[in-house]
Amino acid sequence: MGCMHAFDVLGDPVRRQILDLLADGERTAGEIVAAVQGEFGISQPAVSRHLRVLRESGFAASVVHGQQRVYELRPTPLVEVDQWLERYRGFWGQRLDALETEIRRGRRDAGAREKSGVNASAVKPSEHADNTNEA
Amino acid sequence: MGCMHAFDVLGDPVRRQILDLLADGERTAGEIVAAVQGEFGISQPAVSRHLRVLRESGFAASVVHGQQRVYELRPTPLVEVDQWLERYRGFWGQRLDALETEIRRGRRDAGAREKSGVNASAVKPSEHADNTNEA
DNA sequence: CCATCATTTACGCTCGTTGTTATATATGTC
DNA sequence: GACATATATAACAACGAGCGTAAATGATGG
Repeated sequence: MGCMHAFDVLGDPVRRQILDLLADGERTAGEIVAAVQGEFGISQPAVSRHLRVLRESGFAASVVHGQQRVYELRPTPLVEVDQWLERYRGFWGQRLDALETEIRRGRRDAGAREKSGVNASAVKPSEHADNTNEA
Repeated sequence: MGCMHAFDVLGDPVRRQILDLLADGERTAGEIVAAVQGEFGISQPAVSRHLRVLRESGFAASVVHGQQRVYELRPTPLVEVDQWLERYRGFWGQRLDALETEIRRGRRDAGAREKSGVNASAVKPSEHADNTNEA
C-alpha cells in the first residue's frame, strides 16, 4: 500500500502546498480542497488521496468534527527529515562562505552557476556540456 | 528533460546512498558504482543516470581527473531543503515535548501511534478506522 | 426514514522514472 | 594508430504514481 519514504511524500507539489497550509494551523478537508484546486486545478478525490498519503506517512492527522474532517500537521516525519539533514549540515559550513549569504536571501534558482568554476548542471543541448573543471 | 524538485531527487534510495558516500568526501564514479552495486545490485548505466540526476539538480558536481570522474557533494540544494524546513521548524517545538526525546533516539517507525488519541494512519481493513477523536 | 452534503474508494488511463542491453566518448598505454 | 579502461548516453521495456469519472460510505438535518 502506502510505504513511502518521507522524501517521496514531499516530492509532490500538491502535498507540499497542503503542508504549507497546515503549517498555519488546522484546516478542514474542504478548505484544503479549495486551496489546492485554486492552485493546481485537480479534482477533489485527487486531493483526498494526497491527504491520505500524508496521513499514512505521518505528516498529518485528521479529526472528525461534525461532518467535516479537520487536518493538523504532525511533526514526526519533519523531524526525521531534519535528522537526515544533520549528516550534511556540518558539511556545508566548509564551502559555504560568501555563497551562503547570497542563497539565504532568497536566490533559490537551483543554484546552477555560482562564481566557482565547478559546474553542477550539465545538458546544454548544443554541446554535450560536461561539468569538467578544476583540473 | 529532468526538471526534478530537490525532494524528488532525494526520494530515491540509490541517490541517498550516493549522497551519503559523498558526504564522507570525494568519490570517483567507479567507486560510487561499486558501492551502489554492492547495496542495490543495479547496473553501471543505472548508477550513471542517478549521477546525472544529482548533477543536474545541483546536489553533486563532477570533475574529470585522468580517465576518471571525481564527484563531490555540493551544498546548495541541501541548504534549500534546510530552508524549506525552516518554516516548520518553529512548529514542532510546540507539540514535541517528551515525544521528541523518544524520536531522537532512533524510534523511526513513521510515528503512527503515540499516546495521544489522534490517530495518524487510518485504513484498518476491517472497520473503516476513522481518526475521530477530540469531540 | 429520506434528502443532502462531505469525503472516500474503485477503476481505467496516461505519463514519467527506473531498469537493462548495447553503443559512444574520452583518456591512458603500448 | 590499435587497444584497454572508465564513464556517459541511447533505445527500449516495465513498473508505479497521479489523475479523472463514477459510485459508495458516512454524517447532519428535516
